[in-house]
Amino acid sequence: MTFDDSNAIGRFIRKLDGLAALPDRDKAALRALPLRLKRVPANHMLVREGDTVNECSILLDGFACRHKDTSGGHRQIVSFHLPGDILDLQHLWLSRADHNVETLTAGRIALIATADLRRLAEERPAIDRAFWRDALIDASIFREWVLNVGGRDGKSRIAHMLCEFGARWQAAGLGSPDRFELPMTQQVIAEATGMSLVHVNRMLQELDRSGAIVRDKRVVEIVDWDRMREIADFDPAYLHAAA
Amino acid sequence: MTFDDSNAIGRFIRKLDGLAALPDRDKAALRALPLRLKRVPANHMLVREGDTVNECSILLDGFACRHKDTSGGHRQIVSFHLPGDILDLQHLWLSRADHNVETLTAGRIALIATADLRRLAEERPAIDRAFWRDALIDASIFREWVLNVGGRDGKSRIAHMLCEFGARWQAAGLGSPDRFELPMTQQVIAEATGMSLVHVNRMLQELDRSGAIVRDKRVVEIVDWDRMREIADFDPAYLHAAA
DNA sequence: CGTAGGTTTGACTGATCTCAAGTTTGGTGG
DNA sequence: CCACCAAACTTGAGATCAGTCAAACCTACG
Repeated sequence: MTFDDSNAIGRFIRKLDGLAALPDRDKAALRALPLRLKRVPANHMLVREGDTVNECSILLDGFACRHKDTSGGHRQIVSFHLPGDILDLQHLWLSRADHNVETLTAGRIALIATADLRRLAEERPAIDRAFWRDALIDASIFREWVLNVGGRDGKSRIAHMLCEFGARWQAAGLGSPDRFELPMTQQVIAEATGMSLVHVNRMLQELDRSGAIVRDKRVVEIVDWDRMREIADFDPAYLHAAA
Repeated sequence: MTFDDSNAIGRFIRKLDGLAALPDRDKAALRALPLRLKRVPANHMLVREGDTVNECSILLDGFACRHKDTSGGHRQIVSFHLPGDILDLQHLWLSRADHNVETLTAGRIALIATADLRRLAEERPAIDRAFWRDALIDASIFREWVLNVGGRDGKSRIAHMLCEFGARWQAAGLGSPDRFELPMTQQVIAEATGMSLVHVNRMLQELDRSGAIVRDKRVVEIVDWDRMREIADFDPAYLHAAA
């Protein structure tokens, strides 16, 4: 496993710092954590529902999602993740995985023993606070997704997903929220919004035709945020300014 | 505010104890917490989206839910709560409410300052652990709800909701999971499952006719758990044996 | 330049919604 | 104890959003 990891977890630390203003010694302690670095290919399962997990994964590069499946074969994505995100903080205190974690693209992850993270949080209040905030914001996003799939129509659902992605794209330091590349197929969008692939395709075209977005391959440009916010019923408050 | 509160928070402490095996001195510390007790009527808003909240509410008696609304007027319930549940642990670290908390029935709640809870968690590892587990299980339930509203058909959705309610009814010490009274109208079930009232009514009748459940007013008896589990695609693992 | 994966289109189907009208239930005052 | 009222529940019929099936079309890449 050789690649440039001189500052591999920099984005992660920046994110925690944004959540709870870490003192320099806390950042140093994070950098000093023993971690296993891994390159992972696209569409690679990192955690499987039912696994016993004693490490948390941090996404250094690339994109990932978490999903659950019904016995009938419907796959529901419950969250997307961008570089810097902790993929499974829940394993800090719950060792049995209740859902799957999978990469969307090739990337790099860092694995840290939950015992190490717990000790760190115990000793360093700012880190504890950052972990708490991260977990609670995670939950807030799930609530918004329940509303999204339960209460919005197809066009609105997809628009909402795009707005969230743009907002988090920016929060993760990847660039402007107005223009980003979706690291996923339309099938994946369908799995995240609880819609069929065909309908996703048609609703994307409608958003395009309505002038709210312009698509070029998988690059999405939100050309009219006001209209987009209205179509999507998007209010970023649920991201608590830090997701 | 006068009512028998000699052991009002007993159920809450029992729940935390189940999550993290509290030493007696931790239980005593919980009992010693300064708290505001309140009687609340049915359909009473405890927290409104956007509020700044510096207390956490514990549901002592009665039932409650949390919900969000779209600008189009669709109300989506994102969770139900039974006696002993913390209604808004997220306010421990996020003071801005991102959703509403409302009672379903008349009941009693205890309000505890988040500062007090944070101090307690800092000093007492078992309590910290219990809070963490509670928050993480809360999130796990949200994920299952995303799957439920995003990936299951009407009949299955309602069946799943009933299975979860039965399981938590038992976990809360209210009785057998086979027979319970739903403290809500069919309209409320519709808001939780993202369905129309009319369709909820029809799907309940189908569950009844199929022999999985028997209804009498709002009392539901699950007479065939095997069939119900199959219809609902219900696997209680996501409750982490403690919700 | 062939192939596989991804996207787009068309036609048909169906689950679920909406609207609207009953019917039953539970609570309240006489 | 009964009459009444509002809320909750049930039923029917028609409309529609979204799903399924099937085929065609891109486009990246070996």
